[in-house]
Amino acid sequence: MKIATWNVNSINVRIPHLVEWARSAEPDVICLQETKCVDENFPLTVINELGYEAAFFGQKSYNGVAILSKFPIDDVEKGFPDDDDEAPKRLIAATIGGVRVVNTYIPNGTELGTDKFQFKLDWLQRLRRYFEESCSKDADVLLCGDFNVAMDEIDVWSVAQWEGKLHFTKTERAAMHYVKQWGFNDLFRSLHPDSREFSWWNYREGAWQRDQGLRIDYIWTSASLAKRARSCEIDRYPRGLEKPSDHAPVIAEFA
DNA sequence: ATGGTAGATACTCTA
Repeated sequence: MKIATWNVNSINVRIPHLVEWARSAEPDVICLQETKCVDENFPLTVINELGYEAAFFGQKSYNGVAILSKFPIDDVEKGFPDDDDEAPKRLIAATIGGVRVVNTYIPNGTELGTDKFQFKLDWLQRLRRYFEESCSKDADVLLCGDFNVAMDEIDVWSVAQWEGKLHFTKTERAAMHYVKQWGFNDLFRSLHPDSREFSWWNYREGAWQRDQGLRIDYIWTSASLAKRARSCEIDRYPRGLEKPSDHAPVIAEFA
């Protein structure tokens, strides 16, 4: 089974790239973030024609997550259990082939010291609590998505440039590490201990052309699922297309 | 210190 994660930065703008990439990479499951469309406007017909079922949870203009799958999608959960109707739509979970897939678009944080930055840290606390309350550590659990945090020095193009900046502050990294300590394994890093590869490049400053990026998109697995992992790669190809998302997909294969 | 780009919406916000 192949499972992928991709922040598409508007699913309706990115449909041509999504279709082309899905046909060539052939993932069984695709977790999407920043779909930026309400559920009535979700391009379900195109997705179905591509061979996928879909569960989606979107809102106007911002955020929005979806899970596409070639296999049946069961036990869909949208948002945290204690979210109200106003909560940003950043989490969708489902069981596919016995794997509990949790797809997240972790808050950006906007700027250090703002309410939105605090919201990001609080959201990560709630994410850890969510796993404690809803998942068993012995189960096959997969957490993926746009985490908006680079975990280690090898995950940023320049430590000097990023130290203490949004996405790479000690507080964000500690909060993310606390989520990881629930029992997760960073699949790309486990399989590629020394690879400095990125999954996001700013649209500005020629970041893509200079390969000045960050690794902020992840596939994390529980211990039992990690044992079945065969590969985990970042596919840079779609980032080089015309009018790309600023993120590249990450794809993992399991036995 | 500033502004550089992109997307959705409605003349600005979020990233």
